[in-house]
Amino acid sequence: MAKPKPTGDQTLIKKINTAIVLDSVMKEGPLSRAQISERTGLNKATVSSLVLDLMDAHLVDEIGQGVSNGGRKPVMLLFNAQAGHAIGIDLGVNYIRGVLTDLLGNVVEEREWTMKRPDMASGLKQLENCIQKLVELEPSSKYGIVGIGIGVPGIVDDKGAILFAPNLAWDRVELQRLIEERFGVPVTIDNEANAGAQGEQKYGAGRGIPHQIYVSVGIGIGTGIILNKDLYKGASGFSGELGHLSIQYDGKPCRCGNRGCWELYASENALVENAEELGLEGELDSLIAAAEANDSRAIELFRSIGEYLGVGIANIVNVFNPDVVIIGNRMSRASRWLECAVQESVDRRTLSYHRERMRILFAELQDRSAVRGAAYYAISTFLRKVRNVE
Amino acid sequence: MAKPKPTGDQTLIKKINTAIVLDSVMKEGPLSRAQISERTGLNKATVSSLVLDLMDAHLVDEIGQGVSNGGRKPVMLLFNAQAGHAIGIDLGVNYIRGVLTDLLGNVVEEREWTMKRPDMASGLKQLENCIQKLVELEPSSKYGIVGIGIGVPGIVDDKGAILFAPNLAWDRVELQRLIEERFGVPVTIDNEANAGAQGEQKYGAGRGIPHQIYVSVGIGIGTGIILNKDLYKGASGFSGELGHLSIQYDGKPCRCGNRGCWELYASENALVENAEELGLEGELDSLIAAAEANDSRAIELFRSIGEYLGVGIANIVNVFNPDVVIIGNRMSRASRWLECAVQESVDRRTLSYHRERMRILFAELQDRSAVRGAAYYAISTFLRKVRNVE
DNA sequence: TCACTTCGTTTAACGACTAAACAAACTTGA
DNA sequence: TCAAGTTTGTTTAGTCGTTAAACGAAGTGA
Repeated sequence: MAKPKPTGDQTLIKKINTAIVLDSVMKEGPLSRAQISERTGLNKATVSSLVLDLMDAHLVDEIGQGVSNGGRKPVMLLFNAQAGHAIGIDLGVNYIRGVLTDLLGNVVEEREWTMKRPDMASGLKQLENCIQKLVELEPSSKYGIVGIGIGVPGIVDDKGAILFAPNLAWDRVELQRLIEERFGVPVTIDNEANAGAQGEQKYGAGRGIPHQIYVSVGIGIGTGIILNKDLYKGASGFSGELGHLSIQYDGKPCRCGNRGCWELYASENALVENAEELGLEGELDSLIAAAEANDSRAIELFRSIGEYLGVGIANIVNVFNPDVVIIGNRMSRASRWLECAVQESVDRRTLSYHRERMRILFAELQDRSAVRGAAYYAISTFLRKVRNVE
Repeated sequence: MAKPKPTGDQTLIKKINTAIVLDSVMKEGPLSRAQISERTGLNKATVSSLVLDLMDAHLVDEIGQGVSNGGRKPVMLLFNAQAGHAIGIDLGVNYIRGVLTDLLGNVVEEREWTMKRPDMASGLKQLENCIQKLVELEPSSKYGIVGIGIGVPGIVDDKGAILFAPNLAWDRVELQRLIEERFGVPVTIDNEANAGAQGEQKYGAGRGIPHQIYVSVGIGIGTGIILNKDLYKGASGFSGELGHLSIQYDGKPCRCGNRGCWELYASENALVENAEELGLEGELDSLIAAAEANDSRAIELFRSIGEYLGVGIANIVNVFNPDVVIIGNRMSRASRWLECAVQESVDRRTLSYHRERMRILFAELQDRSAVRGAAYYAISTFLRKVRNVE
């Protein structure tokens, strides 16, 4: 690697245009060559040539004739979503959820397992078994399993090793390398919140929205930051520790070293603690049930958590000026009881300029944001490779 | 504009390569064609051809022969920094500072005026006069004044209009349009903190550092966020209102609607207020003088402000995981009295992963960060245009 | 049936890049 | 001083990807 070569050459332009053509077929369903040419601005001849390459790579198929617009019938082209499959895994603290998707991210198979034993050795073994199950479920296809994406509850470095996972007790595991060696396909590891953000950005509430902050409210609070449709990672690859944004400089001490961290006030943990102080059953689902049954203490409790959620979200809004903030993970189940309080709290605390455009949403994919996002990592890695090599 | 045309074509590659060549000449001083070819990986023939175009555009000059490396002497090429000049303006609350720079951003002339009357009509008139002065100072050159950049103390929209400038009382001024019409060159308006961030990124403490947060601590606190070497602007173009990050959710109410905003605790205003409560003279410079004279009350005051500065910076670090945080604007004059307290406070409050790489710096350009950055806006707009059209 | 569309391929040409050859200019050592 | 070897930058020939235009195939509609 004597030469990093950040050069601009000519095959680059073919890559760019191939990507443009593929994208338009993927996003706008069946299209004819003529339509692609018109939409992209590329010449008909160019489109024909690029489509030929894509058909050779089995990424695009002719699916027959379309209806005539007063002339020769067009030949419709469709993205071959079944040319391969991706595996997405959401590695939870006490569960493993997995999906098998096609290349468009549509779920083909879905499974969930409870994590039997939390220690690293058996956890890792179980994870491999789960992935193996999904691999066996794959209908045969041109490319087979194109990759595996895994969302984990902790901090991950740029080599796909888990650096720190407080609730999982898996320290310093080179997860990417291990899984890659075991299955022989590209593996991407990222933190659960980033995966969730990707999931919502591609398949959920944030589709097509450029600036979006995904707030994963579970036991703690994690966040995935999407700017200009791209996941933002900081200098060292671990940004977005918004759960440790301090909302009270002299507040409760947090194990992270800071004081008054947001997640101490607005996470599921905080909810449960407060509930127990009130003598309520300390379980998210039972609290939701209580609220449904009109228990005013439970309702008030959610209000208060919503209020604190809003405090942090207001900070996020002032910092990032995003298009949307998406609240996801377990706590989003209580959206009905949180929504108003969050919105009011944010409204009270943000500059009107920001407020005008910004919207607060709850995750559309519910507890599937992270698995879907994880699968997307695998898909996008594969497509990037196919486009650039072939 | 029926066609947005996000296409990938062939002239694009020439643009890319021209930019590569120009950049290497700009950054690595005098270079021969052969050297450029070697460094960029472009073919010698390609370099020759691109250099010819750049010489036609007067952006690059041959400055004579270099020393031989055992063969024919190379012809050295130099970026023609004097082909044009840029004007940068820092529009303060009670001053106007202006610079005239060459195309490398070197200051050729510098002037400062006090703002005579704060109202909009006379302020605008004075601003125009100041710019006119700088225009007249320009040594004649091929392109003349290539553009004007202005940093303003307020929120600016994407059309260069001042939306809100609490300390200036210039509401809803279409500054860009006005100045463009008056001087007939491209004008860029941005907020003072963004301009300062650019200045430090290009010419100051942040040179070449990808992820950098510039914290402008003056009367209030503003911030400029540079991610991947690019200024980040949010969905509506005004992000970075980190001054209104709440560090105490039930703290003092702020005029922005939020409570406990950072700038209420860590700005020059906060300093002055606290000083007055202590019976000290409420002026930044006199407080610095007092500290120099070993006045323990003043020293303790700076410590306390530094501590609060650190609280906000810790939040920033947890959110963005930047390479550096740069403290700029007026308060950076007191760096000696702030440094330790800030660093300690940040150390106590950030995750060790973040802390490892991150450094806290004070603005190298001191109170010139914003003017220099403003001039850079003009330069970069010009170069972008020249590269893409010619 | 005829005039007119529309689709997708073929053809010819262009523009940008590269490798290789080359001439000019220079160094070095005998 | 001269021959051999280097280095620089241009010239030449060729490649690759794109485009405009022409064209044949396939349809519509009156």
